[in-house]
Amino acid sequence: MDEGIAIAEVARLTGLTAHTLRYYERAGLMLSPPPRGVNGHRSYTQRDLAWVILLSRLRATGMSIAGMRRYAELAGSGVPTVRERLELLLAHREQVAARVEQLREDLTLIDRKIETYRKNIEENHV
Amino acid sequence: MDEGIAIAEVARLTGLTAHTLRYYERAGLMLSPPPRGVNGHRSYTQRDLAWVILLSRLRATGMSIAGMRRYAELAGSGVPTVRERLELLLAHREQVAARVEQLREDLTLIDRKIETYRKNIEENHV
DNA sequence: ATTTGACTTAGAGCGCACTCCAAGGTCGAG
DNA sequence: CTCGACCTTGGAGTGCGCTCTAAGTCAAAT
Repeated sequence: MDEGIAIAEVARLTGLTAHTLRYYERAGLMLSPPPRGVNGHRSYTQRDLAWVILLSRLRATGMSIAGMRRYAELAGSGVPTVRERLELLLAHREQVAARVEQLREDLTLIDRKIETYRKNIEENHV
Repeated sequence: MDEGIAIAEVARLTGLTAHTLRYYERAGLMLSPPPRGVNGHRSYTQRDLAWVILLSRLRATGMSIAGMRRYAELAGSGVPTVRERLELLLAHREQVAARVEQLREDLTLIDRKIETYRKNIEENHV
């Protein structure tokens, strides 16, 4: 049942490209390199897939490659680093929350601008 | 009363650097190049400042330099382009809104991860 | 038997948005 | 009169995160 997931499938499931997946691996973002099939092809486990999905979400929220590498190194060192990982995620969480807040503010500014354009057009149509 | 704003002051007020302000100007993002003082120094008007602030918000929400240039070109062409500008801003607004939504989802995922770490730590302390 | 297509590698290249450099001009304070 | 602060320019350099190339392997399909 579980004979590993091909790189193209992982790409499809995560929205990353196969190129990017290899790059992440080289960059030290995997907990361990995915196992290889007989032909030398990567054969991702479910755990690998879950990890890559998490990586993709951290990346999407603006964590740098270096930040993810740090996180991966901690996660690869097992239980003793749980507290550090927690702190890393908490710090990141705050950054993301701040960014969301900033974007919401900027959004209302854009909406005001849109509103003035709407009024402007209306006037010119009277 | 109004003798123009120095580039360093505009930088301070917008959070951009003087380097970036010159770069934006070269990149064609200004409605018109800011006037120069007797010594050849840029002397931004209030209108320039307001425009740069808007640029900084568009940039902060992910609009590319090319997108801002397009917007600046339209805005520099006066009234006839109001509708196009409106459409450009509406499209951008949707992108930003979508990104906020995505970030909020990712945030809850991060929060779940944080929660599992918290539980994990608690267990190891019993 | 050959062709197709997915995969492998090391390493080069790219696009974006800055960011800085070198060399020089202008100004007011000490 | 010199110093230091601030500005000017064209152009080069940087950092990030991919993104792609070239050359090769292998398995299945025609």
